[in-house]
Amino acid sequence: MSRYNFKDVEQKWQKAWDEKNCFQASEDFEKPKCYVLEMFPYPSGRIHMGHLRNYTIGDVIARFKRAMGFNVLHPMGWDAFGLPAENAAIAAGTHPGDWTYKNIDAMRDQFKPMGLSIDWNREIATCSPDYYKHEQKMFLDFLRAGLAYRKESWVNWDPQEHTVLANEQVIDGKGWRSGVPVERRKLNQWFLRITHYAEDLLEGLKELDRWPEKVRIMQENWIGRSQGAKVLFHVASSEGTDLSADIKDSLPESRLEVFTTRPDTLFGASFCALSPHHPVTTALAKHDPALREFIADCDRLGTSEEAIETAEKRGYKTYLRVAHPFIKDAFLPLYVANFVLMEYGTGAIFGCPAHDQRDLDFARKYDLPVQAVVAPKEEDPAAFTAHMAESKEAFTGDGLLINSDFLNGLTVQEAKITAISHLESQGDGEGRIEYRLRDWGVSRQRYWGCPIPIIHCPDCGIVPVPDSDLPVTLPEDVDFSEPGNPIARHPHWKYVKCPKCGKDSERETDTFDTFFESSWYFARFCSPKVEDKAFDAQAVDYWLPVDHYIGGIEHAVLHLLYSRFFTRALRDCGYLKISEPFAGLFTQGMVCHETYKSPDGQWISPDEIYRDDAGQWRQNKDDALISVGRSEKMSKSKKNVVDPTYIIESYGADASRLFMLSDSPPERDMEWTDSGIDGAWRYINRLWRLLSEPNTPIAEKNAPKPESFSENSETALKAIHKTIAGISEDLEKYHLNRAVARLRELTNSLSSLHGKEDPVGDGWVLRHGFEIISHLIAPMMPHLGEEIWTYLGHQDLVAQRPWPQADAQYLIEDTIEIAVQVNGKKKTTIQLPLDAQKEHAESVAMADAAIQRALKDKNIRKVIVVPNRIVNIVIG
RNA sequence: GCGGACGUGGCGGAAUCGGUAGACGCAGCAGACUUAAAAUCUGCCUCUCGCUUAGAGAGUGGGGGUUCAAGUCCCCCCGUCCGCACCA
Repeated sequence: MSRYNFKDVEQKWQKAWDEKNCFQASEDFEKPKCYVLEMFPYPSGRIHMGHLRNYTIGDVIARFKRAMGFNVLHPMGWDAFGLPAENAAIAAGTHPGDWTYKNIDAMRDQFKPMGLSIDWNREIATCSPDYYKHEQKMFLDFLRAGLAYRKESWVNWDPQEHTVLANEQVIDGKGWRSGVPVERRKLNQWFLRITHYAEDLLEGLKELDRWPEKVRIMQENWIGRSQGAKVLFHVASSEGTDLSADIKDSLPESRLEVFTTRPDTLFGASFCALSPHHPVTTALAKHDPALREFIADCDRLGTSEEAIETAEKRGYKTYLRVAHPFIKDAFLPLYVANFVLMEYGTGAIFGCPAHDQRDLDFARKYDLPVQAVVAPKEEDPAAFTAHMAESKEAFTGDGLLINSDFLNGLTVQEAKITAISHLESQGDGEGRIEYRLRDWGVSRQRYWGCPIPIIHCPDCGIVPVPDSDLPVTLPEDVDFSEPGNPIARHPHWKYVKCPKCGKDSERETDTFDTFFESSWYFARFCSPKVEDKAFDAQAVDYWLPVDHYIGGIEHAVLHLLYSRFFTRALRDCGYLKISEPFAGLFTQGMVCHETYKSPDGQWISPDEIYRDDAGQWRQNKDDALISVGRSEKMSKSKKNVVDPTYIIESYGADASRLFMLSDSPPERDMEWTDSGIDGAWRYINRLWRLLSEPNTPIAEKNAPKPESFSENSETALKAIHKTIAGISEDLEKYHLNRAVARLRELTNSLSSLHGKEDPVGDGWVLRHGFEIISHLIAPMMPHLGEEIWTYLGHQDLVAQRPWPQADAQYLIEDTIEIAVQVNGKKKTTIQLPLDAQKEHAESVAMADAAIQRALKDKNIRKVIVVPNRIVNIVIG
């Protein structure tokens, strides 16, 4: 008996799996398949605890499904384009490519000791031209299909990273990576028409029943569908004079287009308002210095949360007015207002103060009429109208229409429909659905990304690079000594002849947003080696969709939405047949750790401190007391990180994996503790000791099964089979912490067998138990599983063996213990045969001493017996 | 403001077709082994009262309700966390 030597053991089995190609996905497309994928890592250079957790969870699922008989695809790749590589190039003078590939090698070396069941033959790196040439082709197909377009537009400019950000990458008005407030800039940008699929993306969410509700709701909110109407208002000047030419030009048919979700409230409208960036505003501002000043004021206001919260609703009254569509000769004043966004709807609104809080605030400030048009059912219309005329709170509830001519008496819902049909018959508008979702801007002014395969010709304009000239590869010789995009100033890379007319032209120097690569990599894994096309049709049809996609919640709207869009776009371009890339999604929690601060308020790392005899935390260098802060996500800035590689080297992969799976449910945040990893290591040793102890009476390999067992060994035998059934269910449901608890219970149960009363039975049950355990722990602790199996005299690999089946005869107990309650309070428990008659249960309960005591001198009103569950005696 | 999740011992968490609350582990305490320590093993470990035996009572954020029976279902409140946010 010796301490479990994880170093030798883990290396040995990793080599064995490798030599037998245990994890290579089979090309047999007849077998039932299971595609297990963790979100692929960015090659930062070092793995972190989040990776350890992510890949451990995924590996449990992959190994379990493989044992269940599925043909499992479990690949690994690298999300290899991105800014850190360029920043490293700027800081250290290395080439981004060298930096990236070096990091990939380093991280692969750190992943391998984890013992993951990955098919490394399918490894891909997205920065390789073999990969990105296919996405250049995809982009050109999107362009042909009208799913990609170029337009000049206001963009989110990150002044620190010198590049544009997508809306999804702006958090609280700041860049998602830099944290610097974004600026507005007008640039020519490539967009992907994700809005074309807004409805489909929303609809599709309903089918994703193996996605967390939370993620579905987040995507639903992000797409932000609102049903309403487009209303066209005739515009006139207040004095009745003709409109100037430039205003007319900015208005189609001299009419102002407004989007509303409340066409039912049109009779309560008291003003219209334009965005400061509306074309009409721009036209008016040309001749109006005061308006120009107002617009500049609006632009100065930040887009941050606090700024919006505290910002006053301000308006600038123009000399224009609009005609009410339903009331003859009635006009509404036209304002420019700071709260109207050009990005949403039509950039213009009508205001109905009585039924919208923001409109009411605005009306009170500028002294505009407040006319109630919806009243709660029980209210008197006249009284309610009078009340609303003075109210400071808008009424947004349901009710019946009042003061609204032909809409009077209708419900809000009916009034919406009626108002829209009136608008349509008058030609003044129509029903319309708006989405919050914007098209995806994919141009980035950076080097380390996939070049956009476009040539700008002075005569022909935008010319796609011919398919035969793909890939457009990045130039190797680039200079990072100046800020900005080095390919834009490369001496010759961008100068080419126009493929159409042969004239001197320039290449597009922008590269794709790196979310482009991660939007289709899961499909590339199905056939990573095909060169002439992105994927083999038969392979993607077989493997996709991904059955288990595992990663952090932070991609709920970014990567996961883009991938869903991309899959639809690829479907429509004939690349594949499915619409949804990920049938099952699992979002894991973060790995957290306590935080520590030294007396001078600096963050300090866990390995700079120790615990003194009194249990106080002190700093190593000067024994100063330190303050312990709350547990937070591991991050370099807070110095509360623990290096997984160090942990694997000290405790082994199995112990590290076990700790990742113990205690906390995988979807919840977990806390890293030293005692936790110690506990996992102790369990492994305990199990190994139990197995290898000389006085553990394990039966010989082919010992026959005894005819009968002692009560103890019978109990243990039942425990074994209940554990098989329990863990199988737990793994299906991602209840990994419970599966670990069950393993420990079974271990405890086996450790009570000493072979003293029933040497033959105990010995047989122990062997059986360890053989089963070797299989049950294999998804979580694969090396230990193999080692136990081999120790028991077997030659083959657990990794290639089927999952054990629970024997039904051991799942049933013939005696059960149930509780006896008096008035719903448990008084005692009794033993009963399974499925005992009610009368029998009642008489056993009544005979119990504790029940007798509780019932003394009391009236029994009734007795409730639920077979195999409970006896409840009601006294009065 | 809108949307969502969560709240159980000192801690992580079990238990949700309503039916024995606290599985499993961590920390802690006591003991065994040891010259000693580590490791290991055994026992205790929700709270209160109690002759510390027997037992009794309370208890799953707070309050109310449904029920023979509520951590679990319903209503109201409190708290924590997350997402979105001038979206017309």
